Amino acid sequence: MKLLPKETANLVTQAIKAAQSAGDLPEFDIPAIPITPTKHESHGDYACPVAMGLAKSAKMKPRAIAEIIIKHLPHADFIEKFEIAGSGFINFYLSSNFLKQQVEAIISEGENLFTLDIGIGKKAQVEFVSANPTGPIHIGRTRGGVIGDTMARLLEAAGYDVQREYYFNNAGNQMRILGESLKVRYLQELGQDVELDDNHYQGDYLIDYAKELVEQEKDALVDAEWVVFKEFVEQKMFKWIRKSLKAINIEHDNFFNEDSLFQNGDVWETLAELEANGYVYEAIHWKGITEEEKSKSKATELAKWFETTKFGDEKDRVMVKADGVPTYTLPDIAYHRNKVQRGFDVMVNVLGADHGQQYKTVAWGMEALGLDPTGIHVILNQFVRTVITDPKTGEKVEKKGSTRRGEYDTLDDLVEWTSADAVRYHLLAYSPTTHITFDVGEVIKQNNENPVYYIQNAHVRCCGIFREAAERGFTDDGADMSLLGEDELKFIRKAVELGRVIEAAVESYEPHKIAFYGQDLAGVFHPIYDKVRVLHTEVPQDVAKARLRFYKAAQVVFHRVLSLMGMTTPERM
RNA sequence: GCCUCCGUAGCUCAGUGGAUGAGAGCGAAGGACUUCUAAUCCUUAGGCCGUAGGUUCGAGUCCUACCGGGGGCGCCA
Repeated sequence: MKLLPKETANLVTQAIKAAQSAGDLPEFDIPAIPITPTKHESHGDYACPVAMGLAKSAKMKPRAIAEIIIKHLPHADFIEKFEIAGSGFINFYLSSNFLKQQVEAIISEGENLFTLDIGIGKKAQVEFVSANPTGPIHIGRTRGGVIGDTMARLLEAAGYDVQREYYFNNAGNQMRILGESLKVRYLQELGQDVELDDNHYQGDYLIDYAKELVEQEKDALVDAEWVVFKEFVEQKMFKWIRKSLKAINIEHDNFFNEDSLFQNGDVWETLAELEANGYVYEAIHWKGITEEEKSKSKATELAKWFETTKFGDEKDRVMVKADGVPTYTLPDIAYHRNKVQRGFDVMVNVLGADHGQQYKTVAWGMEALGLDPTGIHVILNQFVRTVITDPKTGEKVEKKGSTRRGEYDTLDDLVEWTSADAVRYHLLAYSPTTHITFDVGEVIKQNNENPVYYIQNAHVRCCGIFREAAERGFTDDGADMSLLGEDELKFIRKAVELGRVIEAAVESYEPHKIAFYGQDLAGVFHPIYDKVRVLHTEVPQDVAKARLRFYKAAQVVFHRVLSLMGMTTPERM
């Protein structure tokens, strides 16, 4: 289906070119043509303010330019009329016939409605969640998960071949601590008098795993190294994380093990390349350190530094610690090097706000390696603040780090208390840059106060009509779309915006746009549903057939939108 | 102190440099079910878009400064 704003912009471009070659407009470089949906019906469907922008370079009045443009506008089947308004806007009105034809077009595209061609033949990758496998998935990570998965769905809709990847941080210090923590729990299960220290993971889930281990191995592991426990708990975590994510309809195609970068030597190759390119030096302190900082520093041995100050960083960053173990930055750079080498056209990286500095360092790493980082796009999503409204005072009480008390803090809990759809919707419906306040009380509401069900209910209502029609043996055979009225056209106008929404969401890496579109679309639908009845005695048969066909198209649109959000499409509430 | 994100209705949030009516949901006040299920619809009230300057035909949107809040500034990940 057509992307109407883009098509309209093309018309204007053609008109300007024609006007120039006819000598009606002076020569100038034609800018990108802005086309905006209008806010008021009296301004038509789309508005083009380009004449105002051209006033200077053409040395003419905006309205005069607009006059000339519309004189040269080529004919298009989707435009019924256009006119000049205000200080020089060109307003376009969509053709009713065209809109009516879209009903069939929508139905025939079905589940692929508005699949675009901008990504055809291109590979995209979305890396998201990538939480350390050291505990359950937390609500903050879930936000990244929902954003990432929805982004992947939108990229697919844009035509890309998409891979969803999870960077599994199964190397490094934290995993060792996790293994050690499990060992302590294991020994405790065997009755030994040992305690966790403050650095250890305190979560109860380790007690359960320890019990399992005792059952399986008895006391055979008493003298085993932490690695043995790490391997065991890692497998458990892997399964747990996948299960938690699957509950909200998120499945990764690939789990990339950080471990593998050490095993295949990529980490050291990366370091060697950075060294060869002259970005690494060995020193106790970084080059630009002040005497004051040096006196505070405890470092006494040589480490390897990545000279990020060459890229404008405030200080250099350690790549390899004095003990010979890399910081996590080096494998992270190696990972992205690997990613780029895998040949993706687009790589989206969904990260929490706490990784703001880290991704800069990685980007500099790509530059230092001489790799092209232009395909990499980072979505930095801000934190989620969880609150719960006190029913007595109405005050919002902040919930902080109460994993141990365990209410709503993990993804598993959230899903249990609400629903997968509610979790997905509520974490998607914010711009990634917004610091959201997540009111648990609002999300768990299963009633009409919860906007989650507003969109789904539109789909349900369509299904209800078809159910009833089927019972009565009524079909849309031979439906005549010319019988549709203004109300139905209003909905179709909104429906054909979907393509532009997908395009905008993909281009700006803002998947929340689809959630707001869904709300808008349902907001147009419901009043129409109330007015435009199908199976009523006073509705003539031929009109009823046309309307039934119309609701078929509406169902297709809602199905598509809900699928893009990773939500279910219920047929009954 | 530096970097970064955010200040829009009572609350939670949208808002491509465009039209002298800045939107949605929730909350508040009032109304509509003998109907294809009302998880719906229709009214009403509610705003110096943090503050002050600047850029231009035009600013909630871009720039600067300030104020307020989140996050980051480890030889942790």
